[in-house]
Amino acid sequence: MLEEASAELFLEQTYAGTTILQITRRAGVSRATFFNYFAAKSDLLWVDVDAGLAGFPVALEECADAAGRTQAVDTVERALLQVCAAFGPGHVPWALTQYELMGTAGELEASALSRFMAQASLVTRFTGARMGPGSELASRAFAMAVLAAAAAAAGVWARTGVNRGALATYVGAAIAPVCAGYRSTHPGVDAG
Amino acid sequence: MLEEASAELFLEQTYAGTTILQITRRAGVSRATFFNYFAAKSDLLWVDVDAGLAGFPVALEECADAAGRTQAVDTVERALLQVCAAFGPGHVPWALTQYELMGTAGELEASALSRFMAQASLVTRFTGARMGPGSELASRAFAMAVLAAAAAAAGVWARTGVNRGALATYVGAAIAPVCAGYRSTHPGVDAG
DNA sequence: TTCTATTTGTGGACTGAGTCCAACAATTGC
DNA sequence: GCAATTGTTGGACTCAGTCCACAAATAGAA
Repeated sequence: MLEEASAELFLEQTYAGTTILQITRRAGVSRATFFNYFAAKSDLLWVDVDAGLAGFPVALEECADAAGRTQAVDTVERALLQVCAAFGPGHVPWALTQYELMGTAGELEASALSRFMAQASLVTRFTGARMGPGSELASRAFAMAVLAAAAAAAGVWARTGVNRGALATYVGAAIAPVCAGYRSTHPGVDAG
Repeated sequence: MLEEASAELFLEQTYAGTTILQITRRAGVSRATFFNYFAAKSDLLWVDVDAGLAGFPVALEECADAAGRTQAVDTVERALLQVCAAFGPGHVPWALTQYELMGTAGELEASALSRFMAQASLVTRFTGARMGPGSELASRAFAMAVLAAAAAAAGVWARTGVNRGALATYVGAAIAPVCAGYRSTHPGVDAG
């Protein structure tokens, strides 16, 4: 209910130009109610992304089971693409469009980084558990690098016009070199 | 002058627990004056980092000139390590310590991402100019991936105890696989 | 020295996000 | 019918960041 109101207002006035009060007024509720449904104004930008990201841990486990003796790097790569498959050319998340639209908007960047780091911790734990001890640096670096590449791809994808195609295509191309690099540098780790 | 006051207060109360008013009071100036010297409270966390980062464009050009016919990827790698050389085990920037200390602090994350993206744009332009047209995705993905790996390394470095050694060691290990991956996947681009 | 002009500091008012809380429906369960 | 839970509301509050008009202070020229 609040999502629809905010979507309208973001189109009319952009994210930064819209206040929580305006959103709640249009939705016919009070300002206080807003925070019963969203912890922050910026959460509105991420509903789609968060929904997709919610499937990432699951996809990670699935891919780990499915893949026989492939490396953890491959598992992450596959799980990432699986999550991206949910995003076709149609619905670009608000977060991406608004980011291109107004670059530096404080809250947007804060919310983006917090989500990024959450996923990074997930991947770090996953690969860290599958590489020996003393691999914190490699795990964390790989996690953040591969997710950054994916984020870069999402940005390019969003910037591209209507015929942008599927997100997974972009992400696949972007993360492949990163995965290749870590595969050859830290070889022979099973995912099972 | 404000830096010293803030450094004291951050130690006593952490970043999030310190208000601009407290900082300016201890420094003996008014709150309004604060914004004559810093655009945001979070800038205080980044003085060291920003100083180091200021040398990055320069290092990039230097490395591009020095290296004969190496790839743009190698140039970026070398320039990055050159910038990191400024950070020994002694002074860890506030941004890193406070990030470990209180994870998600809004302003901190926003300021971190804005800096990250600024450097990413820099690297994207650099490599993009040296790879043909139609390489936006690769350039951007490499830029963000290599910087994310470097950031991950900085985080691990900061988390490590007093005998952490030089930052460049960590960053070198973290970004090498990323560079290797992009070197082999997008070969043969000169840096000159 | 005296008169400007530019900088630098200051107070204060303002917006807007986010927090907290106490009061008040509305719903469910008995 | 009466609780207990849950959702909603208004309002007060803190703090970051913006804006502006005004008051030193300072520099440079006469």
